[in-house]
Amino acid sequence: MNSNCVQSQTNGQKTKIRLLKTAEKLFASHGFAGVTMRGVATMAQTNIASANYHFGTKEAMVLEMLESKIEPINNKRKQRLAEAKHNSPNDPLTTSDIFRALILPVGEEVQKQFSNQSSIVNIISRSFTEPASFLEKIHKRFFGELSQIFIDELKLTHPNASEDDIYWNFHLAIASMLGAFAQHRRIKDLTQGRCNENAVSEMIERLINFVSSGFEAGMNKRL
Amino acid sequence: MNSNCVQSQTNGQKTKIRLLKTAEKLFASHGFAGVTMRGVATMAQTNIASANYHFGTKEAMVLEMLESKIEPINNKRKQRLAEAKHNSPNDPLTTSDIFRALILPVGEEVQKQFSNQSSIVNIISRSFTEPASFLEKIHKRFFGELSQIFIDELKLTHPNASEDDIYWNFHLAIASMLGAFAQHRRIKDLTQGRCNENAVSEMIERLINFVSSGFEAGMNKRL
DNA sequence: TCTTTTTTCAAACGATTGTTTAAATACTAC
DNA sequence: GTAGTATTTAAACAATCGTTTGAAAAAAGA
Repeated sequence: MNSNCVQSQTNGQKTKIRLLKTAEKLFASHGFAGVTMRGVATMAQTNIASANYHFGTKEAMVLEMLESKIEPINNKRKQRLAEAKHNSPNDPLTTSDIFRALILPVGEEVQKQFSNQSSIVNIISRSFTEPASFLEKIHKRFFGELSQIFIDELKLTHPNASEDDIYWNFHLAIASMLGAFAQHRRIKDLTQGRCNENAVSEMIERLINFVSSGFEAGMNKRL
Repeated sequence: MNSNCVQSQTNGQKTKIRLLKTAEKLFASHGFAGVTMRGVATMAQTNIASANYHFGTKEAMVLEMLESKIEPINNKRKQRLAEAKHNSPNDPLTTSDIFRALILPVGEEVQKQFSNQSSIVNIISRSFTEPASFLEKIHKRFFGELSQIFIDELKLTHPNASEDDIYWNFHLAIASMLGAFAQHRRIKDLTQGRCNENAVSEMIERLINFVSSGFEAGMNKRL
């Protein structure tokens, strides 16, 4: 075992990282069910028992992989929101500012790793199409706190809106974002990568505009 | 074999229907992977080989089940669109009219079978979260023609809009609809049916308003 | 009633799954 | 170098999967 602070960078760590990266690829392209311990171990050029040694179970492995991918994005989201508030300390943010802070960090990540099979978009959209039992763990772990921060900000921007309006339309905006990601993955799958990275940033910009407008149209409207 | 026209209503037909209804429940709550031939046969109180006798393969069984659920809704969608055109033969339809024709038939189906485990919302949302290979078959079979009809109608309503704007924002609207359905299923799963049927119709109305506004905001807008 | 077709059934096949075991190897600290 | 820990490995286990087989049972047609 390592003495106190420094990780003893043995070969085990490298193997663990290879396993996580492989799990990432497989999860992105085939979902939780498509991640098999044998498949991960083989693609990572190690043994199946080694994978179980490092993570204990398949679920623990996938959750650790998800955390490593989602946590940095959530940090960027909070950071971007804080920056926007800092830039206009007196006025409340626009609806578009808020959803831009929520959506753009994903877009940036997509740009980075475009045409990468383990695109974060694939991972996020896969995450929200898993069985409820698995999904509940993901949601509580990665999106509970974040949602509250953004809802609070939307309340400041729409002080006269009812709680119902805020919650319902935030819910619809999230659903649109996830739906757009999922559909984007679908189209990428079906076109076999014949769509380029410009299409991604265009999608992101259009998405921000779409959900911001949809959200505002849902405020204080008698249906 | 039956002589010519009348189906010989033997016990086999009843078994086939029981199998389809069971496949429906299982697919709605656990997706394609969650539908097992053994599970379907057992829940339908018959034998696994019987299921293979009636459908040949698992995929054929699920596709036949999907067709029986989706086709009536698509017919309602076309019918509602035609009615709207008939009611205002001179003016083009509003964006909201068009998306109402697309979304409301789903809502009506949800009302019918609320708190039913095999809710059509679950089925549709599951259908769009399956592996690409299976999904492509579904899409071509059930949504190719329908999409074109609605896109053509949106072009009439927005004669000055570019093809790009129409296609992108229709794509986002579809993604939002599917995302909202998928999230609705998720919430129903997580709350174990503690949300009522009023919430469904409210969601549908808010959704129509949300995507119509989002779509219109995306027309002729320089981003 | 007898023949023919349709339908059901128990049983097995071959493949794959997540997980465990126990021995072998690589690494670290003394 | 040696002791002790960390890691990797091949092999097996128990469970489940979709599909197939061949014979029994049910239904239909004559």
